[in-house]
Amino acid sequence: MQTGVQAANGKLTKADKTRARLIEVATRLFQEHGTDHVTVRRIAAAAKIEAGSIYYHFSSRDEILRAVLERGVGGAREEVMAAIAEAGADSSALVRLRAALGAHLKYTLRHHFSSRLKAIRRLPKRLRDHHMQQERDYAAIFARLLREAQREDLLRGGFDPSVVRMLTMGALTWVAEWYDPKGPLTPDEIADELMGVLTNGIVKP
Amino acid sequence: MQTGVQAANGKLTKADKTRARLIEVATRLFQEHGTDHVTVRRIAAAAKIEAGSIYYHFSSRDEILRAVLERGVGGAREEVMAAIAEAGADSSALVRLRAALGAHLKYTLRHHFSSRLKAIRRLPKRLRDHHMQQERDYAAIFARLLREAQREDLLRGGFDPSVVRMLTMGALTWVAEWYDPKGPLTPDEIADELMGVLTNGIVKP
DNA sequence: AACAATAACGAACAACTGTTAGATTTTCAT
DNA sequence: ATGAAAATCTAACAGTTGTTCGTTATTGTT
Repeated sequence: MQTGVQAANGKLTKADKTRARLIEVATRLFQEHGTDHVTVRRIAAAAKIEAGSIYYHFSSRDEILRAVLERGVGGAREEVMAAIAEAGADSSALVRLRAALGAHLKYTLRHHFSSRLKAIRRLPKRLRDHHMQQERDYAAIFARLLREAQREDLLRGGFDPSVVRMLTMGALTWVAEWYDPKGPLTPDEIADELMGVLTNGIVKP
Repeated sequence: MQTGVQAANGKLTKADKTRARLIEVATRLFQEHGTDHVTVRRIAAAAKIEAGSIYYHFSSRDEILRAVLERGVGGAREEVMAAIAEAGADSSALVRLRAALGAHLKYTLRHHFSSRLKAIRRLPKRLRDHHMQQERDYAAIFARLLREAQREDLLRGGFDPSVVRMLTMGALTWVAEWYDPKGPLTPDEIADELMGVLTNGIVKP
């Protein structure tokens, strides 16, 4: 196995490219068929190499899954943080929340990265701990935005912020289960709807 | 294999009891470890019979899964409908919606029946079609409540009801992923929070 | 008590799994 | 062009899976 860190000279080695391709197709296959129904042989076939060759790049099947999860959560986190930053530190916490929701949806829907991969309870224990921590960190972004909205005195009282946060994350996560890329809805429109519910509810005042 | 319809005389045959026991333990195991990580041998062991004996009651492993899904969605549907009926046909559609949310959460959390079992896209195609129809029927209950609320002129405009419905179902479904039965929250309290968000949002007027 | 129907056993199966290791090819600096 | 290093191939392995089937035990009716 090799480390995935590219050679010191700027060049991308052949192994770097193969490794990246493996992660790419594995992500798609995991999402499409569920982590358990994807064998190393299928990943290999999709990446146009033989099954045994995978073990030159990854020490085990679990390592592939770990790499996929790492890149997935990490990538989403980066884009969400970028969107928040772009909204501007001086903007309302609600504007930043809307930006975060949109970025999250755009990333997860674009990268086929969603609930399917997040059924973390069934991961091997070693992976699970690390991934759950990553997941908690990610959720903390949204928790922080809610707290800031509260501090800016934008929120009404009488609700449990942590429960609302988890309900929101659930709604968000589940989108990948019903979203149809060929349908009329854009990720941003879904984010608008969700933000609308959070802002006003759906009931007449 | 046998049909599961109990003998004409009121008696429950031994096979009826075994079959029921198999479905029961399979439901728990599927939920606990994920559908894919549960082998027929584990189900058999949990039901205190041998693996081969399962095929006297079910023609295949998929048939067990089908039975579990059938009873799960069917059971939830029954309890939700009952809760709506109990709320009274003359009550506000919002009151009935609140009752439906509570019943759904109580059932799914009590019966360990949740998203884990609902990763329907990865089901064998034959099962998937039937189960997706059942799922659509179930979602239609909530769609109907929203429509009735609209007819009763309780809802503000400016949102897409079908998107809001799916976001709500997502929040609902995902609860089973984070809910801790030993924690302080009751299913009813979660339903209250969700209903609160739907009603008023979380932002100051 | 005897007998047929019912229910469960238990050993075997073929297919598929992740993984290994030695042989083979490709890559690239010299 | 040559040789070493890097990358891939190929065949095999041990274990697990769903399933089958002939045998055995249990049940309920006469």
